[in-house]
Amino acid sequence: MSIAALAESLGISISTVSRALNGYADVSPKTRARVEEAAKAMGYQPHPVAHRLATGRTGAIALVLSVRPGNAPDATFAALLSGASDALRPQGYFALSVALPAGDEEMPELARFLAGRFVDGVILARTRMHDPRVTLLQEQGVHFVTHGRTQNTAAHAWVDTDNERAFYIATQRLIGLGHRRIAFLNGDSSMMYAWLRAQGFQRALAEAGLDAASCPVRHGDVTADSGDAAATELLAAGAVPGGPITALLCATDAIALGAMHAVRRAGLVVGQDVSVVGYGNTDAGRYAEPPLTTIDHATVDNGRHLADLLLRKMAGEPPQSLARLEPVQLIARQSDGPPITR
Amino acid sequence: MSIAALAESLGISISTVSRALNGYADVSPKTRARVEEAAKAMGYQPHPVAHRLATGRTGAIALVLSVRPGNAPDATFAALLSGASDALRPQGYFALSVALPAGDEEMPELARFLAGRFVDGVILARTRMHDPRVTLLQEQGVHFVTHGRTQNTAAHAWVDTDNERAFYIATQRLIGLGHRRIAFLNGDSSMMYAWLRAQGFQRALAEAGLDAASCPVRHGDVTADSGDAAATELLAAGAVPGGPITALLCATDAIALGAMHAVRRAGLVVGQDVSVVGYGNTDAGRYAEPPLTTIDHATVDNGRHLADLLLRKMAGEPPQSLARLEPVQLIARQSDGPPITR
DNA sequence: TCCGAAAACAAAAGCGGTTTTGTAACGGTT
DNA sequence: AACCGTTACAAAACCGCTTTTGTTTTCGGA
Repeated sequence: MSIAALAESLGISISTVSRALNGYADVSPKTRARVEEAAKAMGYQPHPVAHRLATGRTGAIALVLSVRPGNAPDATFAALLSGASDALRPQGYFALSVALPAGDEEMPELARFLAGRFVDGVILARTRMHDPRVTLLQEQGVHFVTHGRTQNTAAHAWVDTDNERAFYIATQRLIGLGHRRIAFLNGDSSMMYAWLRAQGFQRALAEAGLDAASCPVRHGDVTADSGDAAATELLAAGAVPGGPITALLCATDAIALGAMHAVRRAGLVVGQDVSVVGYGNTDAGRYAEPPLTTIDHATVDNGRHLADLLLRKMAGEPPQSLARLEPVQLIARQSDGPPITR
Repeated sequence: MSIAALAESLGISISTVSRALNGYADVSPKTRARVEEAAKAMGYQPHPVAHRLATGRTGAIALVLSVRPGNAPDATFAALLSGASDALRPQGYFALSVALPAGDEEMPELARFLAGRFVDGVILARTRMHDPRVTLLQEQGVHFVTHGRTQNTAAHAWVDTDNERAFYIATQRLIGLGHRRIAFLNGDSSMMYAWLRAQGFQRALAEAGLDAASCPVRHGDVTADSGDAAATELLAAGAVPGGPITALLCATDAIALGAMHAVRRAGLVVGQDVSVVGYGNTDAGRYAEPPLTTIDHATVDNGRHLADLLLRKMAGEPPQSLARLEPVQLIARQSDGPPITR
């Protein structure tokens, strides 16, 4: 069912049909009604690909993320996709997502994806401090919003959780409980969020006058295995000057689960001998034993806001005005408490 | 940079350029070389949308899943996407994913997505016993593969983990440990996998001559909260005839985490008073206390195989021959053991 | 030398829309 | 009655490729 067939069956020209259906002015009311009725009766729908070729618009955006081949991306991204979909659906847009292979092929694949013109705009998840993907998006003139800031020079639209504040308040809480030797099990050091979290951690330490040497930052994967390994090392005697570590602040709940495991393996009690704090407020943390003190951030809402800003970017707003810092909230449970001298 | 510009700069016709670049026979070697060189020098790339209009092919497939608005899909789907991407990349295809809103708008949205012609084929995740999405895909003549079987009458391509066997062997294990009153915390009863798992559970019970009344099946969400609630109810005195439940078999690790929590809250010890077994082999289960006995299934591989079958379907193979049952493996840890009489 | 087949390229039609430009009819003014 | 500005539609250009069909050139064989 093409527009040509519809026009012919009505005995009018293709252009009039197109203009009638697209709400242009110079079509008489009777003709417009006749066209609309016939279109509905014959089940006419403009061919989307032809429409895209003519207009240049696709009606979709993409959430792009990088994944190590053979691995599964973390759950955050699924929440972002869900939120973005919810926000875009009323506007008639689809939110798609695509997984790029982390590593050497990442940039060529991103370029290939953009060249494919599948979408009108892009949401880029998990930014790195200097992110070549951002540079590429800017060079190509693609509309995009990042989840997480970057240190790329040219301004771009972004949504970010308040990582600095999250770890500032978490650290403050531990200090307030009396901890003086706190280790921070951070994520990959190339990630922007990891840097911001370290900033928050260190600001709280500095304000309390704590010795940075006794409060080390370790970088690693955001997995339970990585948390286990790092915690095991940090709990060993003499790992930091001044006595044993009494608190483990973790960049994700998964790391925290691993850290809790390491604490138990060392024969210590989580929340008494060693406090553990996570980030992300996952079910796994909530149902851990003891339940994990963590930081909540509304991931699905993040996705929604990313979509909102992207729509505004596509509508022509300058990127400078498109930025949004999302609130975080500490959820106190039983995995932390005052340190016990041991 | 269009093909017209390239042709003009070479002084030859558009059609010859097209045929030269697409490997047709009736182009002289010299001309072909000249065209290829110029194309590279000028950075010519065929406009993908025009290409799609002319050929009808998009070079992408979609993983479609249903998500309750405001919620995040579970992690399985992320692994499927990653696996499918890995398998499709070498073939030049992109794996996209799209989230449909579960509920009334689901079918219209699926129809709208298909009408949008974004992709050449579809992977449908989390099938239901009678799945209207499958019916729609068949009606529209779309190439697709499902993750999970269905009871839809017309045959279709599918990949599924061996759910029946998974819960058959898990149940056998519990029976072998001496359990006689085992509850199964299953997923939503409309889901195909939930039905298959119940089959496996009940086959093992029947073979051991166990009383089905003492081994109830509960249906619910695949969340920790749901597991907690169901387990709490089942652990109450008199919940089943013949004495208290001694084992909780769970449809997911998340349910199992909730169940373990309920066991502890009841003042009982997981793995001694009450055994708990999960499914999915997640990090959260591995790092739970005690570590969770569970069933492993290679989700990323599932994604890879879904992509393989979809490519074969798109190449014209009949759906009847495209089916694959994936192996499962029981991972024994410390959350289960012989029942203690109490 | 002429014919016919094969080789190499060009022209044109097709994919299916949108948007710009062109034109006929109509009503109102002077 | 001639003129002008609207109104309502049609024609044509355009988006940028693929593929079918048509035409010219070349070369071998009779």
